[in-house]
Amino acid sequence: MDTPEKTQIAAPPVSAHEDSPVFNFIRSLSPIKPVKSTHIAQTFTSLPFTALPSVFTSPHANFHKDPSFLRRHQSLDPSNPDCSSENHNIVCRNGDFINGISQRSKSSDKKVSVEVHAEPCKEHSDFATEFPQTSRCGFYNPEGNMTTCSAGAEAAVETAGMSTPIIPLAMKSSGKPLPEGEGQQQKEWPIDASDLFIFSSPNDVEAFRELVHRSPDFGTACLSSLMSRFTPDDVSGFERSQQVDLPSREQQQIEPPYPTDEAYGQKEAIKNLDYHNLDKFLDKYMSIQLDKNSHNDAGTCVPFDYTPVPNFHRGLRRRCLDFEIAELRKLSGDDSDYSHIALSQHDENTLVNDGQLPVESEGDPLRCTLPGIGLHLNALATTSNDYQSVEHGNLLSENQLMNTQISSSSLNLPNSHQSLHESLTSVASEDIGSADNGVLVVQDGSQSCAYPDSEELDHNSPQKKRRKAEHSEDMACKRCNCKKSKCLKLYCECFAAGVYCIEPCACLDCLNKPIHEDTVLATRKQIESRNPLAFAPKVIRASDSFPDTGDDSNKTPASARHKRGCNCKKSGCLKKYCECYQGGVGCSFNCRCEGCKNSFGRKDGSTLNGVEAEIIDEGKENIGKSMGNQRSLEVAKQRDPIQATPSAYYGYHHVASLLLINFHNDTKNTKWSSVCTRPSIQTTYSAKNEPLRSTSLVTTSSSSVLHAGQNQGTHKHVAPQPEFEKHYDDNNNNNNSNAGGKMPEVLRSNDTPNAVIKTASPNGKRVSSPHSDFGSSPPLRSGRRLILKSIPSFPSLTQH
DNA sequence: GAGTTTGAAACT
DNA sequence: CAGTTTCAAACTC
Repeated sequence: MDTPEKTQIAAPPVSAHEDSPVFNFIRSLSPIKPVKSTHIAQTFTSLPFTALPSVFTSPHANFHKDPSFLRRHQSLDPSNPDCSSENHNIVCRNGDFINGISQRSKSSDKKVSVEVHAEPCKEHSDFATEFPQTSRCGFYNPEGNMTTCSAGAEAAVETAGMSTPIIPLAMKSSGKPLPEGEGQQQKEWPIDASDLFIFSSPNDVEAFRELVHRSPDFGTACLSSLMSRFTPDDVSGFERSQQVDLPSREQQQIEPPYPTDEAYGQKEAIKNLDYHNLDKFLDKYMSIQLDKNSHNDAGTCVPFDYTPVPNFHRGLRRRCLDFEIAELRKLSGDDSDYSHIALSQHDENTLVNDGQLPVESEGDPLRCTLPGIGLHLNALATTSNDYQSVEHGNLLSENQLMNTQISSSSLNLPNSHQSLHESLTSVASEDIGSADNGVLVVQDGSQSCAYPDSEELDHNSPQKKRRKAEHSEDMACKRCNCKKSKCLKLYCECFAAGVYCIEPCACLDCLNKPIHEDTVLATRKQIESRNPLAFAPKVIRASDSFPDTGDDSNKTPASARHKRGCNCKKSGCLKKYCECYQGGVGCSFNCRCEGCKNSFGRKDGSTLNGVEAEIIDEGKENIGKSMGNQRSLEVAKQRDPIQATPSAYYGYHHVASLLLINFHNDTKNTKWSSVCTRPSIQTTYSAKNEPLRSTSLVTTSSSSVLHAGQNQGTHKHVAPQPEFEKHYDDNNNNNNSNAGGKMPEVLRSNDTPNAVIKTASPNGKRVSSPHSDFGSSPPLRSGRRLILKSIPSFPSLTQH
């Protein structure tokens, strides 16, 4: 697509490496004009904004690298103390930064306090001022100015156990000139890759490596930075996906200037980088250079702007939290506190132009929403505790971080390319709820708000959109198709999710738009008056229901339940009609479902998760048919082809292992075994965006480990699939529990509390019910009570 | 793509 | 609170 801007980006390459597609793309995205403030220019030029890949994995990264971002900062009013170039580019000096992190670490609850502000706003007036709160990490440019990265990086760093919150990542400049296309602002171009990563100690090297692996976005950002400095040959080690479905930029709502087609393709390709070779890459380019990480002298900084927000692709991010934003704005009466929000309204053009953050104008102020906000509040099952240290606009960070962590867990997996990409692109969207301990909590899928990459792009019909969204890796905010409700009822998924309808929606007479903000808010209030929890997360975790034992073992997906429970009659809780199933959580005793076969856990407490239960049920249905391993596997594959693969299993197992760590740290009884089981299930989603059911492989893997210690320990949780079947059989045979399909339907459907007690069998193998999860204490309903208690009072509910 | 099924939301 | 209606998503063909 030819755009006028193309002429701007047609700068001829200066050197060989500048001929690389990456460079082309970089140039295409860098319509940077020389500005008066050389200071600013240098600051940005020192930043490898050329590193675009991270853009695709994180809005945080995006805006920093987007031309519009540059423009914005360049145009900032220097007179404004908060808007000074220095403030914008120099978030914090080393000491401040460290202090900020350390302070925050002290004051916040573990990892829950990751604060990710609405990113676009960071670009703006509050960019610098909020830093002390957000504890951004950053890198230093040659001037000693530190570029920022989101707190996610910090958290990731912390997670990685690095000795210092500042990632000793420094790009050493070789003094080579930048491509002309980069303009005058980028004076140097670090090509000397031999010491691109300079660390002060081996520990940091390892920590960094770990961080990269654990945090896909971080890795993406790093790769981005690296790739931007390498010739194609340098990058050749990285596999690139050859199957990139490239929606048009118009479809992505990317506004001009468009990158060149080539660059666009490159961008998409980068997005699909295979990270398998990351280690090699790091090995090659990481170096230890004492005193080198003293930032300032390290040369060009690495501008990676890590964020745990997984891949907020173009567009839809804006939808999330709209309502809250609006209310916040209204309620706060002080836009300064939400200047980013206000800015999104009044300065959307700038944001729109950020290329990667397509924001349509349409006169809808709030359509430009908060980058960095991935999940809607409603989808956040974070607890009040979680909110304590998380600002209103930062609610996603926790999830995102966890998402990142989890998804990063698959980085080393043999076939993790796709999974990685998925994790990068979908996690945010995938209803993965709060998890402050490395364990994900799947949130209500219906409320998920993600950032559909492709789904938003090229679909005309609602069905297509839906289908695309469903199958898209980065399933996201669902677009509604309301015809009669005007999108002002909970029927409307958008409205229910607390987001405005946007263009992709196929709704009619939609009033759920920013221009009808008052109506929306009024309606929302009305609904809330009827049911204060109407907009609360449908799927909530019960972590807060547990006494704080000091570990996070209770904060597992298994503890997540639908707040109200389902009422399924025919679907068996095995279809997305079921909100529990849709939310990726097991049914609880709040459910009134009949014939519950919820893959994520039946309300009767059966731990026959996912395929296990289905296999059993299918086996029952297939009278006379033997439930051989092959059959089981087929079923499993049919259910979830991805998961039914060894690699997927490995991924699950990997996650499960993490969970097991929590479990072992848990002083609670073995009932937690099931808790440790589900997470592995729910934290992963299939390509179809369906919550990955706990393939028995996974389920058994985690549980088997537990049981190995508790019981016979005969299970091979890493066993191949056939063994999983065996394991499954073993489980059923060895347990006199009411497990799953062996149990009469009547019993399985037992809706009484007794069922819980039953399931909490001595062998502890069938204890997946939420109540059992909650432990033995005042049992049964206590979990639910606490769940309700755990639901934070959303600002919109309590204010006014 | 149209029609059906399903269950939540809304209504009575 | 229960029953019914409405609604839109999920699903099927």
